[in-house]
Amino acid sequence: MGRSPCCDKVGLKKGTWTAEEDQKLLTYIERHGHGSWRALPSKAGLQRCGKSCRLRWTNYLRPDIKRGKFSLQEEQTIIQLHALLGNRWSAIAAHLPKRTDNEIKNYWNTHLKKRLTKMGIDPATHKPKTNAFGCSQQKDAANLSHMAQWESARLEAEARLVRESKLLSSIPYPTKPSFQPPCLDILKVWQATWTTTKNVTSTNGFFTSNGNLQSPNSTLNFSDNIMDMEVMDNAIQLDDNDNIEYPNPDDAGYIAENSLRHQSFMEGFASILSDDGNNSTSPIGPCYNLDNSSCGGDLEDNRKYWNNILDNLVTFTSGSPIF
DNA sequence: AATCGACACAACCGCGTCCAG
DNA sequence: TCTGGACGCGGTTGTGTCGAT
Repeated sequence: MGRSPCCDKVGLKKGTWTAEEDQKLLTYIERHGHGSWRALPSKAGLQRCGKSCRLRWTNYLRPDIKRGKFSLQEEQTIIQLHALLGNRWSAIAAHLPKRTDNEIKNYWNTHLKKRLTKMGIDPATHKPKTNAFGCSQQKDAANLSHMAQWESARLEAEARLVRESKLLSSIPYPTKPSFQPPCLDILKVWQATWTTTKNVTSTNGFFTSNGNLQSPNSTLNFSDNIMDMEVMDNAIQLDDNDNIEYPNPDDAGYIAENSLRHQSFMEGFASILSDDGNNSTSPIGPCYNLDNSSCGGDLEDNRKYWNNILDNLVTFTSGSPIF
């Protein structure tokens, strides 16, 4: 489309960055923020195109990057997310703090893909290559498929919210606050609920941009295959202090039918799994810490309660029973 | 010690999207 | 509404490293 590739300009350096170039870029951004990437190289005294500078910063020099070996937990997360999201590396990276999309993509291509292949799993579909599914695998695949729909919708919503908060992006790096959009983190819910060894309590991810649960009057407009996110009569209500009042477990079906498309429901759903032990509005009690120490409530009751709701959610979203 | 091939990862390229003018 | 600049994303390539011969 007639775009002039910035790196074709004569005199601009390409290839591996030197330590001196790194230092120049780092120093400039620490002092001034990156501002316009296109304008940065000349200001910072670099013979590079802006794109090369941006890549070097985001993939290597940024101080909030964790480098080195991926942990087992990270590997599992990548595999699960890849099953959900495919090659959407930036979306996957959003779930792995301090890891870049490029690093994850490389790790997938050089390690995980091969490992899955060796195990007889098609890395593209995450299905066994040879024989047909067993029953439980079929369930998992169905779950993943549905969760993928939810995750896609959530990503759309997050992307929109990020766009709306673009103002923040021009703030120079040292003073930039960490912005997190409202998170309907299906993956964490899915992991926490289906995990068989332990009821995982997440330490972050379930909050809105202002740190509070969203008002039930808000609307999310997801597109295409996800139905219009019109606010419905909620099964989950807010009390006088805007705390969520959790419903009777017997009402799971009703909840699923009436509230699954509601943001505050999903956030409430998520928040109970990440409860810090002080949520007096939970009917069962809060969840468990990562070390499995109790914060109150009963593990099995909790799991049954939310599994029941999830069963109904999945059944409802698919239009046909799965379990 | 030299060469070669496999591997890992950094960096580049081209396209799509967003948005200001 | 249209246009072009800026940026982000995912695929691909380039380059350095390491082990085998």
